[in-house]
Amino acid sequence: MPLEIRPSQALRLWRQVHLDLVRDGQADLSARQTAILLTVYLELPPHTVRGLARQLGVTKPVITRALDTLGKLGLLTRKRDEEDRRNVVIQRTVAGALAVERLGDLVTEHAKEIGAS
Amino acid sequence: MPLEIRPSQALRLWRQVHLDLVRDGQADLSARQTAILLTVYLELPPHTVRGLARQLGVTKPVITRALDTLGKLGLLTRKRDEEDRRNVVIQRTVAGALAVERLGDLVTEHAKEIGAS
DNA sequence: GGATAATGATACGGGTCCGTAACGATCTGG
DNA sequence: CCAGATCGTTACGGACCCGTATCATTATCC
Repeated sequence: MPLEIRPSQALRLWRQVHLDLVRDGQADLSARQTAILLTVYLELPPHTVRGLARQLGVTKPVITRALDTLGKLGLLTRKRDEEDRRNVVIQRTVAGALAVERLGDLVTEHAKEIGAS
Repeated sequence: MPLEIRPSQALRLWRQVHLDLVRDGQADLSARQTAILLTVYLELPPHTVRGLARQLGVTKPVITRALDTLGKLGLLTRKRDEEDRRNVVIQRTVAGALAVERLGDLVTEHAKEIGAS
């Protein structure tokens, strides 16, 4: 069954979740950083800089910088690929998994509240 | 009727929409900027710097700077309040309304695709 | 009218990020 | 084994944003 949601409900949901993210003092992630984080945690490994750049349609330095920040926040890690030492593999962390899980719960909770608008 | 969505579906939806936002070359808004934009467009006017700061739980300079950027992007405007000239009223723009509408449609479309996971 | 309060903007030093270009390290193929 | 391709990172000048503190402007209230 497809997920039914009207644009007006979608916008209210989008606002409520973003409000919560801001108010909870979470890191103020940009859309790019969020896309990278969720791709790493939802899609099958391995994840590389080049692969992420291709998926997001941005240049490699953009990914490198985003990984710097997300790494500093503890949301993911980098590791050299020993098979092909040119590659860097992006790995998940416990803190990152918790943050992603929290986001999923947040969206689900607010979706419940939205109900009939 | 409450809106039913599982955390795993919510996360996939969140990722898909963010991927689209990044790929479409939209402005790379932060969570704060998104929260401000949606608040202005979904909640009843008037909107002031102080009011937004209170709602988001951040300081006034944060709002001022976000309004600078969102204004530069043409997504909203500021106008001095003639009733009480200390206040600045944040106003909607055509471009901003279109961007918000687009976001609503984007979420709705991806929600349809999510369906049974 | 003058002290007080309230509003939004600004200054500051420091961090992040941009796009473009170049870089070192590593693998690959003739 | 060495030229070329590929990988991720770094350098650059410029822009944005941070939090804290302070600012000028305007309103309020005795």
